[in-house]
Amino acid sequence: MTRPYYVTTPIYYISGNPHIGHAYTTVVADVLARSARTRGPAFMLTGTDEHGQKVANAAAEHGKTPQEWTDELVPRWQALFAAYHVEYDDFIRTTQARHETAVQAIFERMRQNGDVYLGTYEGWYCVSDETFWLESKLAEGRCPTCGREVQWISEEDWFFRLSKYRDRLLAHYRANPQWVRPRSVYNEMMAILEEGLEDLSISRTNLEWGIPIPGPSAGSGRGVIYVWFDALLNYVTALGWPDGERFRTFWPASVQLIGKEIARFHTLIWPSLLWSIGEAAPELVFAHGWITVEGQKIGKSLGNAVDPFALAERFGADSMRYFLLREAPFGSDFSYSEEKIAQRHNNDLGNDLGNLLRRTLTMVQKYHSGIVPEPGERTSLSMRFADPSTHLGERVAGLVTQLQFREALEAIWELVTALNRAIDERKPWNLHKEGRQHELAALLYDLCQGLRWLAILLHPFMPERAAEMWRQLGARGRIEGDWRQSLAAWGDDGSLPPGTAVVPGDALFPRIDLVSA
RNA sequence: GGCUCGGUAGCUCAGCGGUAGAGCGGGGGACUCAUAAGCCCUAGGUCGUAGGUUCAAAUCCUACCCGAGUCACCA
Repeated sequence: MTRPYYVTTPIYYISGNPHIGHAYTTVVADVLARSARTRGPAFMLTGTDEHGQKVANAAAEHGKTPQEWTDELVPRWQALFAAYHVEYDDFIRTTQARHETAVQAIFERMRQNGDVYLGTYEGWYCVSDETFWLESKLAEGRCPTCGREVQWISEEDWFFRLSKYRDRLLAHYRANPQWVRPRSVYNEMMAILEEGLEDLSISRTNLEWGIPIPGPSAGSGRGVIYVWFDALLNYVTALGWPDGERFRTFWPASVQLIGKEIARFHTLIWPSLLWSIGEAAPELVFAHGWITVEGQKIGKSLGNAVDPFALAERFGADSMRYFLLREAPFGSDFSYSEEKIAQRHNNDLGNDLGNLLRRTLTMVQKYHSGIVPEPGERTSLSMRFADPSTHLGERVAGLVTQLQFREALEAIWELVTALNRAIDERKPWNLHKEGRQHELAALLYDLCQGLRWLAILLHPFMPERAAEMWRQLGARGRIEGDWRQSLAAWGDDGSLPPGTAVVPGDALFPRIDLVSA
């Protein structure tokens, strides 16, 4: 029994429509969760971050209230995740009562333990950009980005005593050098820590769209809770903090996925907030890279944003999932293009995998009446991947746990290649002509079982296509059953016994021709 | 400017003290069960530049060049 596994995505800030980057992070979380579910209890959380100035502005531009606006957008995000075959366990919205109530309770608790206090926030403020600037950042006394005059603002706000946690953070970082990955982000955060931390203002008096400051605070200290304070807490409010059963089961999180641009919030502020309410920091925060288009960051302003629904429609959701996880080492930026997606789809999925399934099933039909034969002697082919010391299932599970998706898929492809190679070396068409039925049957059995393994191994990555493989093989039972158990023996779990009738179907990954498409 | 991470075959990258590797692309070959797929053979690259340490350096040190990121209470 493994420890319950909890994986989160950032909650997405819905000032507009989702793009491929949002699908990316969420798919990664889904792969982790699906893989973990084969080993024990697992929980995947995603959701939307709906408060703050930008949402209020965007809603106003569309002539709607913020609530109307977010209610309209949230289904698009949920539709995106569905389109990418993501099965989350919960979807939290920061406008939900369960979240707002818990955030207020946390705020109140911190006010009582002294970590939240009323202070004065002062600084140079650019009204146009709605941004505070440090004196040192000003350009000749004017806003460095828009060049307009700035004004000195002074307001009473609630502050979180972040500075108090600096030493504990330093100690935590030193004791757990792997808790923030990749290493470059860890280093950045250590550098910030060594410079020191200032307390954080966590309320906004000039904004209405947010969670109200709780308590009898008429006069000073009114307003709403700063959106980041609110947003970070979703990871525990969704589980029913402080005493929900899910919270007790799944916290602390196993992996929290973030984009590297929000690392500061998740690796400095977030653990401090947790410690303030007596909870543990997450085990791992992993900051991944950007998806770029020929090196250019994706953004609406650059005009290179691509509709993620269109991509899933065109290439298939599972092919997109494969591409996103296979193309680059997880963590680093990677460049995306339709040519690259098509290449992965055609070469890896169509030629190597899809064609392997088809040629195998065709031979089972032609040479064995479409019936899975009896196994022969345990061959080196079948045993090679089941050997306990190099067990492919264990290797893949280990790599996925380490978020090395590309390496995991490469390992799986060793089996794809081995099966293709076995066909070419053993030449079943010759065995058939020469009437060597036993050899032929043994080979066909190994191929079918190898494909069954592939379906199981690939299921977390490509759930729908893997299920289709499973179906065409005629396999019984649930493909998403316990991974380790399914793979423990080469074909001994009964899901594909000799005598099974295979069910060849359409090509798994039909070739996509970009030019004439 | 400070700091961080990179600069290895056309492309994407692995290697991180001991005679330069993988995948893709490109070139050649034998086959036919298959989505003109698969299989086999083939790449000879000053490992950013210049020094240094070492019996020995992509692999350690120094300087420099180039690229990216970060040093902001937008999320």
